[in-house]
Amino acid sequence: MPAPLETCISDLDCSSSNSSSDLSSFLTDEEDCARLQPLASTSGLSMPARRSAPALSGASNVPGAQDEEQERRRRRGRARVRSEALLHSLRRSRRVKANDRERNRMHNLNAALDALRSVLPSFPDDTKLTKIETLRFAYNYIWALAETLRLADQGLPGSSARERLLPPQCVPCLPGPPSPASDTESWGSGAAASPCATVASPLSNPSSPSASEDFTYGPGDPLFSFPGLPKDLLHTTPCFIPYH
DNA sequence: TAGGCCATCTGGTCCT
DNA sequence: AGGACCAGATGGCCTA
Repeated sequence: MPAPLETCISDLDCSSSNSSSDLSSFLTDEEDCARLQPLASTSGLSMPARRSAPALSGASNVPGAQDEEQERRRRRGRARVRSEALLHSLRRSRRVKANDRERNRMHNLNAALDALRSVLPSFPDDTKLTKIETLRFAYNYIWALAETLRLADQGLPGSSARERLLPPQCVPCLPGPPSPASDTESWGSGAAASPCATVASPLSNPSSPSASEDFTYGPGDPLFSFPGLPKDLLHTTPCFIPYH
């Protein structure tokens, strides 16, 4: 497995006598500076004006020595520009891949939500439930089904109402009545989380839920038109989870 | 036009 | 190290 690009680049940088991020110190020609300018601006590196070639003095006065030094600096500068560009493109490609995975992950999540919607009772106006509505409705629906089973078990001694109402694979592991008091932040104010006479409507109007509107539910409410639910349950069903 | 919902991008953190 | 997960930011679309 090849060494990570960052390592290669840092090794490359070590060959330079200048460890600062002032890239222009490596550059002596207009072309390199022009190429680097946009790169430096996106990578947060400082990119001051191009440094002019050093003045002739001392040992550099030896014929040809100054030219060699200039050439060395020019090569270092170009190598650094290439390495920075490479690093930039590597980060970019990783980001693009991560974005792709994230998009895919969210698509899967949405597909799961669609699957959940498909098994929930639909409303007459066919309003598509929002994400949060779907989750809350599912929570309530499961609770209502569990309550149905409980009542049915009570009313049908000697037989399993569960088996009559649901195929075995549909019998859920139910958490009990909806009282997510430990999570009032995400579920609402918690005011209706305990057994109560007045409950907040979760889905009386799925397209425009009211955050604070309380109501006393009744059999006529579309929320309670769960297929298969006995009518008498409508009069005994306790709190539904409120919107917050 | 404001507000709600959503998709997408992004950087950080956690996990394998 | 790389992927999964998460939350914040942003912009587009729709509706009241």
